[in-house]
Amino acid sequence: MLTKHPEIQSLGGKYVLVSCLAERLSHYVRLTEAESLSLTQLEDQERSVRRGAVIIRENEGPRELYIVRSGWLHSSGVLGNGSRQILRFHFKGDILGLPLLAFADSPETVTAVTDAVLSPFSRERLAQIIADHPRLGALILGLSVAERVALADRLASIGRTSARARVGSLICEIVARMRRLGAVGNGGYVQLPLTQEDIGDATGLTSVHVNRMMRVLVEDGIIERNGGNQFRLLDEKRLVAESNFVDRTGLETGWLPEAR
Amino acid sequence: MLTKHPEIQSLGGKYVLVSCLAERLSHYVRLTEAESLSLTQLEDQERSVRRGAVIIRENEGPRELYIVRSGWLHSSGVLGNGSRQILRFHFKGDILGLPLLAFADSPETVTAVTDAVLSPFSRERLAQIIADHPRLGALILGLSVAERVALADRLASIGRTSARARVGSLICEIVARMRRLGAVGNGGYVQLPLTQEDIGDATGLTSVHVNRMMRVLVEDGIIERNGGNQFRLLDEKRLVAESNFVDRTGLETGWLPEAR
DNA sequence: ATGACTTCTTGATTTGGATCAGGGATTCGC
DNA sequence: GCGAATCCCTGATCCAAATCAAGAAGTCAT
Repeated sequence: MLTKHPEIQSLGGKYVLVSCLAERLSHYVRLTEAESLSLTQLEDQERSVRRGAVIIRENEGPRELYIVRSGWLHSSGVLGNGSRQILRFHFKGDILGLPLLAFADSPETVTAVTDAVLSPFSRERLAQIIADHPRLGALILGLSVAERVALADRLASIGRTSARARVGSLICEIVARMRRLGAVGNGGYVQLPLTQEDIGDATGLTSVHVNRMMRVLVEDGIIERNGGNQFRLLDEKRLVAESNFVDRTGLETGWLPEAR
Repeated sequence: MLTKHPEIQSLGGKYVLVSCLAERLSHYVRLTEAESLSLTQLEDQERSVRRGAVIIRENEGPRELYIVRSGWLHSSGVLGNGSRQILRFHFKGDILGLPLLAFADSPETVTAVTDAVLSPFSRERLAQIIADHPRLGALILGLSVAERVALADRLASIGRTSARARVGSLICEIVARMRRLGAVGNGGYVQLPLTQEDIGDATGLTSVHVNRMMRVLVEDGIIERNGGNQFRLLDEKRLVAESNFVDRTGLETGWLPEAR
């Protein structure tokens, strides 16, 4: 099965299946072979979804989590008044459906922003990995905590900063995460497949006001837009400063238990 | 050492140290003796702190996490403009300092709202517990995910609802958590040692506006205030509905690995 | 008990962002 | 290649919550 998988790489003379999660984690720690293998098996399935598809639906009890192999997605919640809050964007190597580890019914809807490829897996397989490799369990705990902190950062941004700073910090966050994925093109252009309504739903603003904020950021020479849905962050220092953005794409691993 | 600890209980004929975290987790799963013992040892130290004390300071690299034994605390972040966002209130059985598992420097400040008693422990001891008892690791992952979801709920509340609903949902959350702790007195009175400025910093409002919202909630017969810092939720159904509050104090445990 | 802080409360005014409205540009499905 | 959606953009108006101001009540330290 391994050799038939579409994403095969030659590594150290052996053929291994590439796991997006393993790849991400290996930026932070050196995984053992056994750990790598377990993570790779977690991603032995693959499912393509179309732009706009709903992967996990609020208040339903899905049976699977997913690892993102490619594409953009977001988690959101819909309130009684019909408005939507986008909670988090998800990129390659992110885990979708973590709330399933705490609640039977999903508190969030996960939607594909672009066409995307996902690897579904069951909670039970994750439980097996945690049991077999406690260090991976601790790492996943770290990822979960990092997401908690990212939500806290956005909470502070929405609760206590201006519309301009909210849009600014979202832009900074996207650039920082794209950079870590190596997805910032030559010339610094970054793909941005979001509508202004998406950005508004993520920052607690209306699309009308997002439009105005984008315009002033362009006028002030902080960002540049490029017809197609791409943009370039011209004055990152200034935007980071005025938006109170803190890059937290790293992951502390000094405390982890020994690999088994 | 066990027998000298201030909080000793007779249980099944044996003397055991009471662990607040173990007590909390045992609401969700039946812990094995070995698991209980490990958690109890995690809380073998005790530190009293005064109202207003700062336990963990933003941007510093503390060495310890804490379990709350008693008292109210909160995590907050201070932005460049000097304003403060309270991210989360912490009660008995909560773990303080989880962000340390992902970042060397704390992204948050933890402050005691009331006098409090904490049990400090090191990341390494937590790592040991995860290695020895993967199921406890998975449970702590569940707690971390639950906190992530709670922050997402507040994010949606602040991003997409009115001032009245933001205050309302905070009240609902506090009542739900106090109830789970058995801290709702006879007659339904709940302690609320927060200033209106605290409530504002948690909901993204000014203290002036919090005051007005509290007044209309009282006028509408939804809550009742009682001179001292106590209140009673008279019409919970209505407040839950109008504030889009969802009680997520449960914890899904069906997926956990076997206890070892 | 006394003075110094906090905290609460309420009124008056201002303002940042929402809402309403409409035209233009793209993209998509057939 | 054409019609129909989306999505983007901008002006005019409105409103919810911020800000400013100031007095009352409560709490704390000595």
